[in-house]
Amino acid sequence: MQRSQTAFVILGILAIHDDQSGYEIRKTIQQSVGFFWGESFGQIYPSLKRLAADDLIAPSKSASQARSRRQEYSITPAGRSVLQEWLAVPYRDDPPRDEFLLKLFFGVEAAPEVSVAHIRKFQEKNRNMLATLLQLEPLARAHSSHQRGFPFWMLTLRYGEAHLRASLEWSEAALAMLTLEETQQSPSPQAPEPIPVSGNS
Amino acid sequence: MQRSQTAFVILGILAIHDDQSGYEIRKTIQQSVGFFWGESFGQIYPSLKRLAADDLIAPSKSASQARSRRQEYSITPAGRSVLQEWLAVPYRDDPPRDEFLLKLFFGVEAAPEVSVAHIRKFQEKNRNMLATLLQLEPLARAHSSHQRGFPFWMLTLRYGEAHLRASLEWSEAALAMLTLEETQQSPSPQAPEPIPVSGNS
DNA sequence: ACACACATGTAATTGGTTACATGATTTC
DNA sequence: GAAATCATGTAACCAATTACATGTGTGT
Repeated sequence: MQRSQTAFVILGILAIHDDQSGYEIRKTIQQSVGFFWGESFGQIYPSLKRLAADDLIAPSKSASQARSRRQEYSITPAGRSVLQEWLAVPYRDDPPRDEFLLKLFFGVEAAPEVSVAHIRKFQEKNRNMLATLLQLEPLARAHSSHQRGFPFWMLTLRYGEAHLRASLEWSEAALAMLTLEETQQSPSPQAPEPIPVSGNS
Repeated sequence: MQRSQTAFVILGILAIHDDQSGYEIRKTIQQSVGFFWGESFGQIYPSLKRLAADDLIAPSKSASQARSRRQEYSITPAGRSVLQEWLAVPYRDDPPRDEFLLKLFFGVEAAPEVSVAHIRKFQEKNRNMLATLLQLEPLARAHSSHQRGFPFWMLTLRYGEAHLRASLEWSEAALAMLTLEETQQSPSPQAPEPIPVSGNS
């Protein structure tokens, strides 16, 4: 019974807040776990059908009674227990693939501006994300600090913040290093260590 | 001419060091970009064939002359320019999917030990990776500080270090929070803020 | 009337993993 | 001669994205 990860996200989202349509579920995903998880419609709608067929979710407020043709779903007891089973299983960390780091690693093969441009894009992306996250935090607190899941949501939020900050600090240093190297074409007479190392015995 | 990312990793690796077989290329990938990139044989060998057919790499030291049936390849001028083109294109960041954070986000749906166990696994994984990285650094320095790509390699290394450290610090705080909550079933009279927030106006 | 957001779905493609199959070379 | 590692490859499968197709409700 190999279920796709999409199925579990849907179950999780419906466990937090029942009676959502596919469209709404996607929006909720974007607004809650958006910065570390994404789902497309092409994945959500078929998953909803499958989950409903397996009785892990059930259609509520059908299209006939509600406005338009939207179909809302809620999680069933069976769905909840499947979600809990999945939660208890150790997470699998798939081998990461970071194209940014890959291009940077091969940076010497390109003109220096290329890598600088990549890092600047990276830096800006991270700045924006951090800004969004910091804005989001007080809102989340005001809006849902009373909900049972709140401490866990904050945990993921802090995780994001910590990594965003780490990325930004690293970006500064990286840019400083690359732009410095650009200027000094020939190394000065006494520069034994090109990059300072911490924790070097 | 939609080429898979695998093709570019191979080109990049061969650009750094020529005359490697598929088997060796994979090992090199693991040892150099391993902590942010992975490739499987099922992907490498077909890619090698395609790249050779497109004259971006060329077979060298064929099986007949060298020992066994291994086939080494080296990058062609055309291959190098394709690599450079790719490097100049802005990296695409695919929406991240982090199962660890996802399970943590839904943590309230499971027993408290479940999330604690996830974080501990995460913590240990990051500790090990940091240890490996810190060991690797002086070796890399001694072995290849003279190579042109070295500064870029160090950049990715530092990136890894920064994020690993951020993860470990976060883990400590997260575990402290969760294990504390486990103990104090009912909140003490004056505990207005469940989690301390930085940058809170 | 028009545009925009809401809303659901399918088909084609792809990038990639996993498992399987096979055999050579080295080392003990 | 057994085991481990080196070495190459293929077939089956799958999760997921993208693009496409279609239609409704709301606001201006």
